[in-house]
Amino acid sequence: MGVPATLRDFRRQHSLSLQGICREMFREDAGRMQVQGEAVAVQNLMKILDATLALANQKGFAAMSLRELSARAGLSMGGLYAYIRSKEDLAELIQRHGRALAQRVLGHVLDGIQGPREQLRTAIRAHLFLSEVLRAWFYFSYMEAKHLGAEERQKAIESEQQTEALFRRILESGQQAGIYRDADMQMAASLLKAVLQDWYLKRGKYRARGVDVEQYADTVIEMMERMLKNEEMKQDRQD
Amino acid sequence: MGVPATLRDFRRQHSLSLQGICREMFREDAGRMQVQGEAVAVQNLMKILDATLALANQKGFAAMSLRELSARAGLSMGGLYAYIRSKEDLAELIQRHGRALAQRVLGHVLDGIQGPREQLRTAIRAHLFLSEVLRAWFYFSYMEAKHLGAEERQKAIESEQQTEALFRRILESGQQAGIYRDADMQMAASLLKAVLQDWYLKRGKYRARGVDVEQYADTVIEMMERMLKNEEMKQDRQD
DNA sequence: GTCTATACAACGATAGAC
DNA sequence: GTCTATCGTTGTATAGAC
Repeated sequence: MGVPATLRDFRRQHSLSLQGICREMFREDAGRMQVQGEAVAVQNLMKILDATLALANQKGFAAMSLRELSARAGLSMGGLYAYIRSKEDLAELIQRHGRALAQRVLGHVLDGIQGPREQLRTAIRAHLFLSEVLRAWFYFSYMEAKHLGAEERQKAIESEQQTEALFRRILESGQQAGIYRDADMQMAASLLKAVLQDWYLKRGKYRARGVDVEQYADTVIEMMERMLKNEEMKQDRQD
Repeated sequence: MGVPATLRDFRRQHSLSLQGICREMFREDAGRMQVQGEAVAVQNLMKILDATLALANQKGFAAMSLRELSARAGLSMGGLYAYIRSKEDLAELIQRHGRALAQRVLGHVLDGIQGPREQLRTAIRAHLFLSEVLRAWFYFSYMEAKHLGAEERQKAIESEQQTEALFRRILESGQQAGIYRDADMQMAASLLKAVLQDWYLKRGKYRARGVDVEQYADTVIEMMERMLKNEEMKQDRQD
């Protein structure tokens, strides 16, 4: 396992295409749709999701009307409602599938990776690459979390906490191994999470400066290693 | 000048009360209001802003109706419209005055502070203390920036860039003084900004863990100093 | 499976009474 | 200076034609 060195390889390895996401969406949530044929359903779901993410991320989900959405997706209002139960339902659909996808990738990214230092590098790169490929999904999930019902909102919070806990555990194991200094690793994981989120929240800023995701990953990794470096003992190189 | 050691003193020194903000709002923007008397206007503006920030930060500005808002503020729809020209106008009012206030405080916080190390500490504490006191304003400005018109949106972006540039210049001067290592200070300032924003975006998380703003400030300062420490030369202590 | 046509509630905004 | 009453528009959602 692990994470490829470049975004290009990461994208290939995980094949996170919109089509793939929509196919799974149809197979899993066919119950709430009035359309039977998979081929046509997936095609339309792609258009709907594409339009939703574009409009919602530009003007906000609440400010986006379903008339606007259906026009942009190339469907009528009636046609749109063959795929969703309500507007709220649409937001929930996006959040749920985006979350599931992220958890699936991040959950296995450390398989076979030995040593806290390499694990940290791998997890950081995986998170950044994932949010780069699925930028619109991540941005939507962050900005529109308040429109979720109580139940789905709770799951979104838990997912956030799991990601942070993943980083915290890596840092703690590095601490026990003597690689990292004595520090509050809960806090260190929170700071790390904040800079990881900045990548998809402000990607336009970084792009305007010519910073790509691989440079950003290197910067974040260096930040964490310098911040947590154990100065007391000589370290064996592990990478 | 400088920044007091505790949030308590910071709050007193700058007197950032809602009443003060509303008084200035009335004096500066009386043109767009149909009410003449300052005393009653300030009272009602306080109720309107209080209700707007509470509702918008809970469910989103676009999802908040003016009926809901007027009810919560204890005014009728007609009464509400004596203070605003439109819903969009209300968002713009909040963003503009919040921004002006933040710039005024941050713009002079370094006056009389000598040395990059102490300047960095001061600026970090000022930013965190300010966002702690005006949390609702900062959160609103961040989450609802997309609802602004093109003109005000541009000013919001410039304000962001100015803040980041303030930190970048401090770091660069520290670099020239040999206190900080050779590093991309534009990037370092961006990372710093991301963790500063995390404080008001996720304050609930930190509060649940019992982390207060002063602890958070110490953590962020330590992060920056360790991350940028110059290992090549012996450093004179400056603080 | 998708469309047109329509229901009806809620919205932002305003006029005029007090 | 604030209220009640009401305007026209737009919103989400659905029924029935094709």
